[in-house]
Amino acid sequence: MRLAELCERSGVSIATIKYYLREGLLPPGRRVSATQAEYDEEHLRRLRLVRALVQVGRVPVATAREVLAAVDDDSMDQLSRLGTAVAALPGAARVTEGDQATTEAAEHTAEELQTLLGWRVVPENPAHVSLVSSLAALLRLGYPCEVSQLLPYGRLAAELAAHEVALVEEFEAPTTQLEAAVALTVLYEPVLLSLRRLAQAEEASRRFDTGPA
Amino acid sequence: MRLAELCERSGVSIATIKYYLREGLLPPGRRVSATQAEYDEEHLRRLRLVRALVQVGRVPVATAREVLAAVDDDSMDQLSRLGTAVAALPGAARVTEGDQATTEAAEHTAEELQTLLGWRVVPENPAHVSLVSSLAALLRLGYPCEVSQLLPYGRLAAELAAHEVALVEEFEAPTTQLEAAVALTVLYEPVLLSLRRLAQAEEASRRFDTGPA
DNA sequence: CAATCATGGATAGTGAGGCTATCCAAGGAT
DNA sequence: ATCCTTGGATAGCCTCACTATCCATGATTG
Repeated sequence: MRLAELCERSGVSIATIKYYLREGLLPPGRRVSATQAEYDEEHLRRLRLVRALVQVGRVPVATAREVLAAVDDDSMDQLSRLGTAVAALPGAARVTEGDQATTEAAEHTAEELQTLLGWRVVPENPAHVSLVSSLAALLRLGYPCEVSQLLPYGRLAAELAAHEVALVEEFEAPTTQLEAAVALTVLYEPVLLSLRRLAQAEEASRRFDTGPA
Repeated sequence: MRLAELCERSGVSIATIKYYLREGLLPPGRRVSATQAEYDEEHLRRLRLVRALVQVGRVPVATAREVLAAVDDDSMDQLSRLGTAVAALPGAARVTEGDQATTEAAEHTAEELQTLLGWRVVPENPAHVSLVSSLAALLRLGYPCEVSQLLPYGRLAAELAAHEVALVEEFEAPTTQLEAAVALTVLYEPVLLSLRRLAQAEEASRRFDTGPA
């Protein structure tokens, strides 16, 4: 198919598709003449993935390029590619502001938590860094974030992860599997957060509406 | 304390504090002369909250202003203020792009899920909208998001919410309680997501490393 | 076969958002 | 009395995700 059709079927404007092509988020089409290129279903799928990452997952364009490069990198084995791809995904927080003491306390809490959960502690892991800076923010505000408070969250996370990894394993082709891992990691985040908000609203209205009555 | 001290104790630059004052995220200090104003611990606390919302929670400045205005609004009762404040918080997704059919299917899934969980369905709820658009993105990519898949997420969310609402109720002063609700809603998001990523990494490495061996 | 149109590629521009740098008048410190 | 600092106002900067315009060339059509 041509650019125009790719645009039509994906709902993404031609200008934006060109932008993604420039930025290397989308592989170039097969040149069919000096003025035309041919795109296939693979391009359409990739384009939709990019769109989901950027718009739903709020992944910066430059980051999405790294993630997809890792997914496509034939020189690595499956696990390395997966690790590289999700490591490139932006963590939820990215701040280093704040005093040393608070950060150290947060670091300690994070490590203790992971140890209790039986997880390996990998300080370079972006998710670990993000966890620490989030805990530091909570500490700085004086809100509780003790290990005992966090443990339930960790157990829930473990449940989710088991479920999701199993889901990803159902895909057969290696690249498809990696794409699924990336897509599900990113796209289930808003699902999870939305459900949490809905549950909070439900719980709050139950307690406040019928509670003190 | 003066602006300079507020800056020093919060780690936020004077220019940025002035910006927040301009934007109404921070109430003005008590004017002590034509050239000086006095800030107190309350300002410091509020500033840290703003910082957490903006930097960790990625809440846009304009949105943070609405949220805080709701928290401070004495003309509403507690539950209304809470509802207004969290409703103003940005949902995880905000896209309407895509075909009608997919969106309707997502809408249907979301409603069925909430009904099964015993939650009220409030279509205007930003979290509901966010849920629907996230599900639509998943559908468009051809990934599974059936109610049966989502139910476990919903139950986990309900657990989290119960835990968190109980936590918030421990705060006594109404405003403090609302601040806590906002802060915990926003700041636990990155914690939860980080833990999920860590759990995924753990689970993946377990399966791939020792699994096929 | 010629006139027109569409296509892909390159380049520059746009708008939002979150700061940040500069200026200025006036009060406080020495 | 002089110098320094403070708070307030204004305008500028930087990033990022697009978007609009040009242009040369090949496709299309009467």
